[in-house]
Amino acid sequence: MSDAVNSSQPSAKTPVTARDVARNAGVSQSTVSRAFANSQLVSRETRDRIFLVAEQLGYQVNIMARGLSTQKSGLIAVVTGSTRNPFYWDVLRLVDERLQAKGMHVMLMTVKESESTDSAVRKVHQYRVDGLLVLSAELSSKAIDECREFGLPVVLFNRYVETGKVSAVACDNIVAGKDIAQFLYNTNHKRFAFISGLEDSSTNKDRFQGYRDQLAKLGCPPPLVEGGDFTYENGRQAVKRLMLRSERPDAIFCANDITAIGALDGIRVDLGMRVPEDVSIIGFDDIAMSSWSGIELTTMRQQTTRMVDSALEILLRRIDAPELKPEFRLEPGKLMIRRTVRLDRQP
Amino acid sequence: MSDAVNSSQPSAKTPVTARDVARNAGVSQSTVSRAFANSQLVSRETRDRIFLVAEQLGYQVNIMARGLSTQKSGLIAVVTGSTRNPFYWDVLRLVDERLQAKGMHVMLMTVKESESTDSAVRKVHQYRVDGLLVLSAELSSKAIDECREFGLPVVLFNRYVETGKVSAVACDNIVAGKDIAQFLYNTNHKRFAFISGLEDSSTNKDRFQGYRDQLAKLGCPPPLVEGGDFTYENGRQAVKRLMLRSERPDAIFCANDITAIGALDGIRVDLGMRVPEDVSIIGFDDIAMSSWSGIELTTMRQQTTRMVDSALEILLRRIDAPELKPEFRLEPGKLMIRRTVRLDRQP
DNA sequence: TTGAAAGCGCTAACAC
DNA sequence: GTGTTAGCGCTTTCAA
Repeated sequence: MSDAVNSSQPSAKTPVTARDVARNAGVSQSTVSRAFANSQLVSRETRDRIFLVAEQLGYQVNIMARGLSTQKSGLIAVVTGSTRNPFYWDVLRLVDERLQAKGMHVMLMTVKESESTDSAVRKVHQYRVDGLLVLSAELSSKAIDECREFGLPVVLFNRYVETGKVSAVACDNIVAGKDIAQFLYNTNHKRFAFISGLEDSSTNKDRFQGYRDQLAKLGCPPPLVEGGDFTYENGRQAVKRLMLRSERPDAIFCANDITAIGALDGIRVDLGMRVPEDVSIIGFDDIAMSSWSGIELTTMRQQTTRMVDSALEILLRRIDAPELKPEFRLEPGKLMIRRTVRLDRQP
Repeated sequence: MSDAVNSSQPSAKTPVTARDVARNAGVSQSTVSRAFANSQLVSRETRDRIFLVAEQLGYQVNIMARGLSTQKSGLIAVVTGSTRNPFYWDVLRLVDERLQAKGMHVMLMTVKESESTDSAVRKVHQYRVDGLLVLSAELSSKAIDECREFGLPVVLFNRYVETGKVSAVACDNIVAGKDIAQFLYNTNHKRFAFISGLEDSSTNKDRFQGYRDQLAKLGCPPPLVEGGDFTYENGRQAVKRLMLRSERPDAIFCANDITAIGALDGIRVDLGMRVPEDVSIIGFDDIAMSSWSGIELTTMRQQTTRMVDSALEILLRRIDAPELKPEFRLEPGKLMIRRTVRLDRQP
């Protein structure tokens, strides 16, 4: 129709196809296809010629067309809740980086907590994404069934469901909670508290369970509990209630760093007390700001790299072999000792 | 081959197509297609029957196939640099939210600063994305040409190129810089400084230019300048250098909030001085943490919602009408007065 | 209002 | 090694 393909300077808006390349290179379209699929079935010279022509024409494989044939889109949907926790921002970038290295891409899918993830699953399935990674969001049982129905591999990241129907990777929150209890005990703290994140999230439950159980095992009184979500404001308010109780704690474990920083501010700014002199604070995540000099938060680091690599490994393996049973993997946390936990003996 | 489509309970892995639906609904495949395209050319009853069958079968339109026909993917690529600034996390979520409301989706594309955005453009073009939104990343002239060549609409967000070859939306950084200078002047500050972000980013240059020009206009001495990127550590170190100078400033404008918070900590923690008593600090962005009680940073808010809506409006309009000339839009900032700028008279 | 048929740009047998 | 051909699952004339 148009002969723009022959013009030397690129002109706008000419969708150039493999057939165009084939014509200009004097080969068949399938040979072009082979060349771009890195097939061994193309001679060195042909390949070179094809690539040359392709470059001139500005040809790029059309992945939608390829996907239609191969039934693979090269897309991984990442569905995430509307968290403001920068931890998940880091995770997302890492996921994208790793996927790009494999020639795949991330389709983002944020869901408001109000709406269910069910519609999200349908939407991403329309794109025939190869897999689903769920970050900081719940996936209803129904949604999970639907994924299986669609033959869509799923991995939950830092959230899991009890049923074991779906793969998941998480920080070993129970052990981490125990380690925190033990650490606080070893540093001679006596009265423990916990500022809770979202009550029914698996992360929150496990962190608390490990903490409480280890405390019990050590013969300590059960921790005081306040709070109810993962926000800054939650930490700031909860800590005030905690410090006004008669059995005022001398060590507070916060369900995540943002909350811990809120607690820090509540104590210092609102209460005019000192950390760690008056009370020790420990967080969870180790987001970038936790190591800032104004904060220096002692916290349990989630090893993002290991977690992401595990999650992707499971997901990609399942894409190749959809029949595999769900897999569940825990990665250890890592205690980052900074300045918000008193390390010396009790005064 | 398999008759799983007729089983009442969903069994795994049966890719169900419009043809399946058609067969079960006793219509032709094109009628199914019309029904799902919300065409008026389908009778009420037929449509209902089709939807019913589709629901039973778990049919979902295959967007890759549709895209192959329509030459539209419903995908917007968001390419972003590897910033840790949570501001862009907020922007990204908002973009996704707005796009989802329009039935479109975000394909993420983070680029390391090391590699050029050129390859990014090629990658996303393989998916025949409908448009490109560039957040916090540069786009080389060559990459921009390539987009035009591909007929791929682009909007830059908070970065622009001088040539005017490409659409952009940004905060009105120059005016914002001026407003900050004026505000600091009005509150009786005398010796001004600027902690710089990335030297050659348009945001940084404009913010500084507005600041410096307004200061000059007011007859103030030119601001001292330190720093060179948008990080926390930059602010923390730069402020120390600044405060050790003989002409110690009493007001410091930081190129963004993260840097301002670094400066805050540098002053308070490292230098043992007070804000705003010893020096006033003002930031730019108004990220969530700036309003935290431990920080209470006075800052210039970027009106994310307006900016995102503008950017998307421009982008989507250009998708429908690719011939439109590049458009350039500035949205005003909004001064958030909190507690890091001294408001009273000089002591 | 519906159906038949021709593509969209690619992959993957299959033949040579 | 390379070409031919038949799809992949949709949209979209064109007829009826």
